[in-house]
Amino acid sequence: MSRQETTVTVELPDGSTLDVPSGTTVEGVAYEIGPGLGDDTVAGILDGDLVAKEAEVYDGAAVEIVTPSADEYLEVLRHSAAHVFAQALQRLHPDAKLTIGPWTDEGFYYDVTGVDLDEDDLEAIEEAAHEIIEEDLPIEQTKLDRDEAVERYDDNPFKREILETEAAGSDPVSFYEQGEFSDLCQGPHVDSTGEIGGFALLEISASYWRGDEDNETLTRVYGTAFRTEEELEEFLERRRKAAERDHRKIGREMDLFSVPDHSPGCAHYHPDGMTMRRELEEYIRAKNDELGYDEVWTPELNKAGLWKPTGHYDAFKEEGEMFAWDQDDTEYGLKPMNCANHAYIYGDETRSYRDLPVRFSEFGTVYRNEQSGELSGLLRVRGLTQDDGHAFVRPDQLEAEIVNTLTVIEDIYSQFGLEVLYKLETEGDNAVGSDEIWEQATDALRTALESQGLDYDVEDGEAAFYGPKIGLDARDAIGREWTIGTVQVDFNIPERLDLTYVGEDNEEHRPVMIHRALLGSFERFMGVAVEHFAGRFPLWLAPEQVRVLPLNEDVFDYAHEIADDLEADGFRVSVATGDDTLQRKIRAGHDDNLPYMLIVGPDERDAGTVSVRDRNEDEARDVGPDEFRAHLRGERAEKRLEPDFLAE
RNA sequence: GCCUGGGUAGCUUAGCGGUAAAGCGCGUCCUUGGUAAGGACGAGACCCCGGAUUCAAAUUCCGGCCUAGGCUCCA
Repeated sequence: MSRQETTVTVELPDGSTLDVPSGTTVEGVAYEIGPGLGDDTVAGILDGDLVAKEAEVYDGAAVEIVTPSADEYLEVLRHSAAHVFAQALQRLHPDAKLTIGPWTDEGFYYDVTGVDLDEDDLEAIEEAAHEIIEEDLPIEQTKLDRDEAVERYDDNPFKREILETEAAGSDPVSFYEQGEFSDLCQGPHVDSTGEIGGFALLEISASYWRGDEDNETLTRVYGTAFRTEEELEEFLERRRKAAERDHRKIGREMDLFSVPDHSPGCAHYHPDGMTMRRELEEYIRAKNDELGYDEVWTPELNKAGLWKPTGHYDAFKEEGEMFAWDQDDTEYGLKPMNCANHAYIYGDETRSYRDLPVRFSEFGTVYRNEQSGELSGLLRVRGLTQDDGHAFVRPDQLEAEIVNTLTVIEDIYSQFGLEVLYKLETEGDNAVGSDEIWEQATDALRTALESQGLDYDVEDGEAAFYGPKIGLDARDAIGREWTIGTVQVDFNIPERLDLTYVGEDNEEHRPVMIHRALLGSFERFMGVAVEHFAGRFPLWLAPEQVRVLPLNEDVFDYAHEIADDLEADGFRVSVATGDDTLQRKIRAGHDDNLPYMLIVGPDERDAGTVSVRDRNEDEARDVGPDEFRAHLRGERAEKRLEPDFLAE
């Protein structure tokens, strides 16, 4: 066959096809389409994979050309930025060994070793990187014979490993060069270091080679890059804003909770935080009532034997995640989950098919020995209280029960203005029970999701050990996604604990167990809510809802009258009787994120009004206390997200 | 759990071998105010906990605890 003569046919994004000689590169295809496009080509996408512009297309490939205006361009740019970082690093620290340096959603990182770096070093490296960008060095792909490449990385076992794994099939192997710097790399890259408009190093931390904790520890430097300096500034500004709403910072400032040294991973709720938690509890309790749950309470301290038949003991204890100890020759433990206790209550009497579904709810406090490095404010804790619930249903009731739960979840999340992301998590390595049972349970969840027309992602192997689950995620202010609620179908525990009900046929049957949590845990939900609202809570949740600001001592009595009146209606109100100017009191009220302030002076007292101010509006409005109170009742009852009296 | 930072007044931070600082907050007094910081004075610190070095340690070294960011885990 004559290679020169062969043509290959590729498909373009608009659906048309193009015939090009075999051996044509992505860039070549771009030039075929048009010289302008050819000049602009940065990289290509072949059947969905980002490749260098030098990559050869093949017959039948779907080809996309990546130009500076494409989304993928940013990924390419950041990949090049990683190289610029590496080059800068090696200029300052010639002994540094490179390992891998990919782009990420937010920028890039490069894992390095052979050099001691701390945050202070980043500044100098960043400066060197800016010089490299200034130098506008052309970035070029070069090919090196395999033997030569191996030799070049004589003293770098990491790169050699890459040569033997990722790059095992290629000879020669692909390098990219810019100035004096060269790195083993598949590409793609931008044409020149000068294309990087905005470059910043963000953080320094640690990682393991190949992400395996048994491997060598590497130093990871995070950075980011953008087309322009302005885009970088916007990004950095967004980051600063996100840090401003960190729930740990706001939690301290607003005196909501603390996680003190004496109880790592266990939150202490201060009065205002507990006020919020109580509001959440009452809200969920009402939802549970609507759904037909009966509230129970079960102890945190049990004999460890309780969790052996359910499989929890194996799943938690052996991982060191269960707090358990010997007491008088018997092993006791703190409960890691509530299911075993609820299953016990179910099994404590004979159940008829007429009784099902039997539903138990509990604000159940559980303890898990999470790794110390994992603890983080309220979002990852060792002691948590779940708004837990278990429904024991007949198989024919299963789907309807799941759908009911999903519906109420949608209501609840929208009440907070949170978007729900559904994840179907399937059987993992630690699963107990037969594949058939798992399939049946997974199908039930899938059917329920689809019957409601909900979009969901499938996460294989992420389920709990006893059954598949729907994870209900919310995204927080700094882009982290947290699993909050969950719905899980479990055929295993009923089997293992021999739970039964008496059917119409007078025979014993096996119920199915649904585990579900709506908010997940009060701890995590509080954390997410604080960040979501940035401390500016809706009226119903706000620890202090209204503050009356008297202009001077002459109107203290009137101020207290107004406050007492609202308090009689169950509102949380205070009076600012401190010796501060009005401006000062207003300033303090804003700092405290108060939904409403009522300013009263002699004028208001004489007119029998209050001057209403909220945390959003600059304009105040004088109004009779009754009218304001009536509005407040409505805002609270409907759980509206923002104070809207002045918006009316 | 691992790696690298960090732990100083209620909070945020400065100080980094020689008697412990500032801003905010708190208290008292002056000021009696009109819609986002009036003024003065004052109280408040076993400088995370042990140990070591030193005439002398908040400061240097070792160990521990906690914490931040990652990594690894993860209902």
